[in-house]
Amino acid sequence: MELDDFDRRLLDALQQDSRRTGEQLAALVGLSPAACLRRAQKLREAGVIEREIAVVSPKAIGRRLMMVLTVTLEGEQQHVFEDFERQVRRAPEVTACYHVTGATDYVLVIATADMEEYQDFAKRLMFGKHMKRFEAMVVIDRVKFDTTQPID
Amino acid sequence: MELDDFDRRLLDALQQDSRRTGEQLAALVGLSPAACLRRAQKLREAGVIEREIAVVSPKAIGRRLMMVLTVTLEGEQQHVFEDFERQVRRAPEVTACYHVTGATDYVLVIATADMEEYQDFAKRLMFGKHMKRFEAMVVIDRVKFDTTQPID
DNA sequence: ACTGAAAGTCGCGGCAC
DNA sequence: GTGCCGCGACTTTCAGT
Repeated sequence: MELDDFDRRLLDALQQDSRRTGEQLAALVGLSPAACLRRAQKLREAGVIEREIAVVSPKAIGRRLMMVLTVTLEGEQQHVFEDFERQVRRAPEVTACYHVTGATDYVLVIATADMEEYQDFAKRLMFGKHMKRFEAMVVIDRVKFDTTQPID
Repeated sequence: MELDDFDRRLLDALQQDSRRTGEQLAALVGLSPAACLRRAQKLREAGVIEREIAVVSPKAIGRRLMMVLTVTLEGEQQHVFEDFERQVRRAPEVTACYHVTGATDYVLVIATADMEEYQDFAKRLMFGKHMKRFEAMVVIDRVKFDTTQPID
């Protein structure tokens, strides 16, 4: 899909706040309310807007401890990676997970209530048969942040 | 703020799709549409719902290359970190940034069009005076993903 | 205090231009 | 692409538990 300047401004506006009304959008992008909403709808259908979601505060739902993990798996077999990814998708503690090249295989961001819950999680996912190595870093501050926080 | 089971189900539903109507929410959480919307509003005001946003496909806006960077800065002075964080917040390529403890200081996720744009970015942020070390990992796949993708 | 139902208001999604 | 209009969705009110 081809995007023009209006689309880009529209996306920018909706990315900050998807509840903005047609009128508010119109003021921001320089089109009529109707045009803005019509374009927004098109962007949804085209998959440019993947979805619209509520960002839930991890703290507010009792997840006060966030960590970034780097993970390296043993071997190169497809099924090892697939199994790991399946577990990651199921785990509500995981807010983000990237499969990467380089020194490590995966980078995860997780949010738990406390150290106990973290260790619980680590036991489940980080001490599997094919785990080669993993490193944990405690998050001091979210300078820019992830948004998907599964709740239990 | 105290959350009950209804709130949790509500958050779960809105986190997946913030455009669900009162009626749809009612069916999911087991309350009337009005009650659902009332609660949703309260959750916004209390900051449990931090914001509601559109998730834009990085690919669709021409950012086909994603990377995870680990960054270590020189020295421990406050202003060095502050300067770095200010730059990060300004940089549209950065979709997520965590300040962490441990071997490295920051973990960033960035999205660029291609290697050229990445190098451009790296020159701007990664070769500053106080940069001690940084490592880049190319993202193969987003297993679970970040959502804030600034557009230009 | 919070629910559920109904009235009131606002914003969205067609149609004409 | 803009402006109007009917309709659906949200908000507020109110009575009940």
